[in-house]
Amino acid sequence: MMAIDRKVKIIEAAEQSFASFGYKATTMDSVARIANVGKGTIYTFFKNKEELFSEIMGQFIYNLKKVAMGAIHEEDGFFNNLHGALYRVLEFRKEHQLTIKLTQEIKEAGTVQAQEALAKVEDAILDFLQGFIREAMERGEIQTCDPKVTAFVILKLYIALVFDWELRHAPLSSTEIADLFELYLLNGLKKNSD
Amino acid sequence: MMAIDRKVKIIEAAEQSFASFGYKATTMDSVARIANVGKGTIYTFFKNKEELFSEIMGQFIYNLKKVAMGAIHEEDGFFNNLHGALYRVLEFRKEHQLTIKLTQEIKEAGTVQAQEALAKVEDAILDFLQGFIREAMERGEIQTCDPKVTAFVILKLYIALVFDWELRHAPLSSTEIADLFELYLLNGLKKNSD
DNA sequence: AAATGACTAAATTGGTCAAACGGTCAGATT
DNA sequence: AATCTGACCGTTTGACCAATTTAGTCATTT
Repeated sequence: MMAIDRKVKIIEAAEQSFASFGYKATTMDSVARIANVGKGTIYTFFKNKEELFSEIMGQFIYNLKKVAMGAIHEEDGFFNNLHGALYRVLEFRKEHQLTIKLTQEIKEAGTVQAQEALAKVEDAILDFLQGFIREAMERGEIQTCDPKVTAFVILKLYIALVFDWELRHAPLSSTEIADLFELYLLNGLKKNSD
Repeated sequence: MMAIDRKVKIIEAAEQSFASFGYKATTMDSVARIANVGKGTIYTFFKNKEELFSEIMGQFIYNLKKVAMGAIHEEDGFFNNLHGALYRVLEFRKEHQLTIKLTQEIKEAGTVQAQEALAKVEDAILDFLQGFIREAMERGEIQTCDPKVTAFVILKLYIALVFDWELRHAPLSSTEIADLFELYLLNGLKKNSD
C-alpha cells in the first residue's frame, strides 16, 4: 500500500526532475526531497540512478506508442495514418520537456545516458513504423520494399521536414508537410506518363 | 614571383594542417613552420586565422563544384546525373580529410568556425542541387515543385542513406543507394494503378 | 519490516597560474 | 627599398588541486 504510493511519488518526482534538468543535473538527493522520501527509499525500488532513468524513459516510450496507436484509424488509408501518427509522435515529443531537455543536454554536455535514451526512443519509433509499413505492404497498399530501410527513410525525411528545415527557414505547417511528404515519398518526382 | 610562391606554400601548409588537425588545433606557428616561412609572412597575405581558413574552405568548395559538374553528362537523364553527382560529392568529402576532421571537431569541441564552414559547404551543395532541379523541371523531366525544399529533401535523404544508415547497419553499396533513391523519391511508394 | 539520513568513496566544480596562442612590428635579409 | 622574419605582447587556454557535491550504503529509527 504505502510502498506502492512511495514508488509512484518517486517516479513522479524523477519524471519532473529529468524533464526539467536533464540526466546529469538531476540528483538523487533532490528526487528524494521532491518525492518527500528518504534517499535510501529510492534504492529499495531502483538499483541505481540509471535504472530510475530507464523506468522514466520506458514510461515515456510506452506513452509515445499509445499516442501513435491512437492516431491510427482503420478506415483511413496508409498515407493519412502515417502522417497522422508521425505528426502526433513528434508533437508529443515537442510538448513534453523530457526529450527536448535530453537533446539539449547531449549538445551541451554530451551525456552518454541521454544519448542512449534518445536512441531507444528512436528505435521504438522505427519499430512502430516498421510494423505499420509491413502491414500496408501485406494489404497491398504500397510497393514491395524493405520495411526496415523504409521506416528509416520515412523517419529521417519527417525529422528533416519538421525539425531540420525549421533551423534555417520558416517552419512548415502540418498540411505543407503532409503535401511534401505525399509528393516526395508517395507519388515520387517522376512525371507521370500522361 | 617569390611572393606568389610563398602564398602557395602557406595555402598548402594550411590545407594540410586544417585537414589533419582541424581548426583549433592548427596554429599559425605550425603553419609557418610547415610552409617554411616566418609567421609574419602569413599576415601579409591573410588578415587573420579565420581568413586563412576561409581561403582553404573556398578552394575546397570550388573543387567540390568541379567534381559535381564533372559527373554530369547531358545525355544521361535527371536521375542518373543526380545520383552520379551526389555520390561523387559525398565520396569527395569522404576522401578528403578536411570535412571529416571538421565534423569530428564540432562533435568533440563544438568549434564555431568549423560549424560555419560546414554550413557553407552544405549551402554550396544545396545551391548546386537547386539549379540542377530547376533545370530538370524546366525541361519537364520532373514534376513541378519548390526547388529549394526539393534540394533540401534530396540531400537529407542522400546523407541519411549514405552516412546515417552506416552508423547502425552494414553500409549500402552505390547501386543499392541508387535503387532506394529511385524507389523512394522518383517512383514513390504508391502502388501504381495497373 | 520498511524507511531513513548520516556517512564514504568517487566524481565534479571553481579558482589559479604557467604555457601556448594569435597577432604585431622593429629590425634583419634580400 | 621592399620583403621577410621571429622575438615580443596581451589574451586565452587547460592542467592542476582543494573544496564541494554526488551516488550509493548501511546502522539506526520508526
